[in-house]
Amino acid sequence: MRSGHGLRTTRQREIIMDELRKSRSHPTADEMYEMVRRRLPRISLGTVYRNLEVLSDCGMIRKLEIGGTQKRFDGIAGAHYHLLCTRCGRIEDLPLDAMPEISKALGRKKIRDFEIREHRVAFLGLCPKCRDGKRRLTAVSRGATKGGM
Amino acid sequence: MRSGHGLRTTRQREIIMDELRKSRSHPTADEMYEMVRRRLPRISLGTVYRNLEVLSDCGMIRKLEIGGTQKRFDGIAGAHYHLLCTRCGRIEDLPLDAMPEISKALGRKKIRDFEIREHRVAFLGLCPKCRDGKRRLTAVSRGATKGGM
DNA sequence: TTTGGTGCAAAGGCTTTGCAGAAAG
DNA sequence: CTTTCTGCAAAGCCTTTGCACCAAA
Repeated sequence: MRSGHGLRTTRQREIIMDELRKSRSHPTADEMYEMVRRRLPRISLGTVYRNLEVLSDCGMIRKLEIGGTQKRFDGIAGAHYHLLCTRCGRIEDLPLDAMPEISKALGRKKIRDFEIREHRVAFLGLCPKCRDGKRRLTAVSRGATKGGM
Repeated sequence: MRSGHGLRTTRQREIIMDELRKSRSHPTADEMYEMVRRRLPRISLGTVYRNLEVLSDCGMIRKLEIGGTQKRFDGIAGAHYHLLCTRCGRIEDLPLDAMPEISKALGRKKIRDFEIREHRVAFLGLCPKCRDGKRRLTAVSRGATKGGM
């Protein structure tokens, strides 16, 4: 693990990072708990929450507040945008270079005297499956369309 | 109030809409409760929550999940972007036409086979006050920098 | 009169925390 | 040995809900 954060390398932390990096689905804390528990049956939910918090505080993962009640986590390396299905709640990543003209246009340093450090973009719509009417309702979808930013 | 929604015009609803429209600060549900209570002392917090929910469901207001634990509400008419101070939690609106080249670039109909209905943009940084070191910590700031999308 | 809304209080869901013991450095 | 982390369980915070009464249409 990275040094200079005062963070120790624990088995719990390593596995949480590893599972999050492997995941393509931006899991919630309790989804993380289930994933990690398969490899570390005695881990507690509190430990999962604490680690997700610490890791996002030091920038090693990202905490998302897009679409829904629960927070989601993203094991990303660099900046990217999100693509969210408002019906099933699925979230996909969009690398910045998928749309260079946009990240360029948005990369301004100052707006209304605010010093801009970061910008975020999300696209909302229907994924192919949901568009074709194959409604795939999961736990994820509760409130999926209800949030904004 | 608008017809066709099955919504009745109640004094509570009217005042909630009115206070939210007047507000420039994207209040939380309990901030709304305090505001409305000055005009309608017997209103209950539950009623405020129920109305904010219903009104955002039918598109008359917008529910925000930017920056922090609590949801915030926006009495806006049309689409716009947000400008968030990561230090004090202040949120400002940015009309789309403040940056036409951006909304144009982002207005694509299809990405990765998703049918795009909407896009959202937020800029994060420091507002003038916070940049100048006049740290203005409010209840709002708890977790202000911790969320993403 | 009918149906949706309100106030109140209790219940719920997700997240955070206090504590004592375990583990990393 | 010291400091951080963990598991467990309790507490916390924000939000939702059941119910009986009230009010809009």
